Amino acid sequence: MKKANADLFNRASKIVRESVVAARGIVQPNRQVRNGWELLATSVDVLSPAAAPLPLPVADKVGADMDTRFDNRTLDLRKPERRAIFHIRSLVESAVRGYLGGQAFLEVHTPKLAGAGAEGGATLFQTDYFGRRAYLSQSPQLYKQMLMSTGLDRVFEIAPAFRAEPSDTVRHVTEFTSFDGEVAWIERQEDVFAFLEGAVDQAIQRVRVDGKAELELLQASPERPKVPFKRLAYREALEILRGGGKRVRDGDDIDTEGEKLLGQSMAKEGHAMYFLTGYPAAIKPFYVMADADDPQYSYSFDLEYKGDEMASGGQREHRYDQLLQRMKEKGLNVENFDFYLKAFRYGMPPHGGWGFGLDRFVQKLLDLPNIREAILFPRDRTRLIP
RNA sequence: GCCCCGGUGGUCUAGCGGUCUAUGAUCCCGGCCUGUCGAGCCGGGUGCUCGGGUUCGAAUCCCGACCGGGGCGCCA
Repeated sequence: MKKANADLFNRASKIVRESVVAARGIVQPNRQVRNGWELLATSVDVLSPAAAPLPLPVADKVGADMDTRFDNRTLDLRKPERRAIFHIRSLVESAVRGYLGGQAFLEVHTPKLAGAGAEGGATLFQTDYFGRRAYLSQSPQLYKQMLMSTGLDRVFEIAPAFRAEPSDTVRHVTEFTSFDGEVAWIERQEDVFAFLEGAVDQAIQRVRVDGKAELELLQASPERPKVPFKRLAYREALEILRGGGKRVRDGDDIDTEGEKLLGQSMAKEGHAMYFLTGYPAAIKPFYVMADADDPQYSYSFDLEYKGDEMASGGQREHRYDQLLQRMKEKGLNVENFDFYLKAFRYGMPPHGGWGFGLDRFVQKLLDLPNIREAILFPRDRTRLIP
């Protein structure tokens, strides 16, 4: 450019970084250049100049704090390694849709504005609905179950879920993308596993095959877990924890430390991903089905990946009387849930399903340090803009 | 909500009672140079979160507020 046109070179060298330009010229191969070709420009027009200084370094050597980056997310996303995350995320969603579509699942959408919550009111965002009280949906749980009574026997949904939990951790946000599935006519909880397993396996496979360049950019190389995934019963898990010196009683929930210990233990056996099954009924929501042989426990599971909870699910209580009783035991105001109970009153097939955290999965898949990295515009306790 | 840590030019940092009219990098401006590099060289520019207090003296110590990072609880 310089030799051909000194004036053009001078003007081009004065363009502020990150400006949007249109360059015309001749493209020719050049072995000295990284990408193998260069543009010999004959004209350069600034279509939209960038203001200076930039609030965030894009092509510089220096870094930026997470907060600065998310305040200026559009500039942050100009870095190829940031955008690569969302290429991967898109592959994951696409693979899940393809796989479940092939298993006769229907993709559905349930309301995100709701008159009642799924699991108690503490974590619901409240809003005004023409003078009435409304909530942002924290889970499609009730609606996808209701669909099980309609003949839409296999459904899944990929949609936002909202939790007003003041959680400040690297794996929590207030708005996340939930990948839910629900299947009718199951005979046992196990029948659900194959679908979730298949979807996750397909997603990882797809990323490995079609996301090579992005994975390289992100320096990630996710392994494909063995299918079927390992099943670890709650009671076995307690034994492992006790063997590791942790004091846990039967019926206790497994805390974060325990979850990480189990993750390490399973990883040693070559299981990056495993189902943790048969939780105590007392610590699970009203809609889970109690174990027929031992009602203290339940047909429920968590799917664990690299020491973190990716999904939870199980077989649901489809019998009207038992469901009603469990709701009362959990102290729920049954009248508020009549719209839900109606779906059970006129015949409901046995069913089960899962809720899977898509953002969290992308985070762990790529070993990202924070779930926010897997979300374009994350929402947390303090961040509502942009 | 609880616990720990932190807030220094646009950005990322060093400094942790006087030697700070504050370090380095990046950025921006001006100039030079350049066949490949988030290139190099020279000169210049921009800063101690806010409010109280301690002290002869505070970026530095104390208290509070605000903001941020991490952990726990809870969960996806």
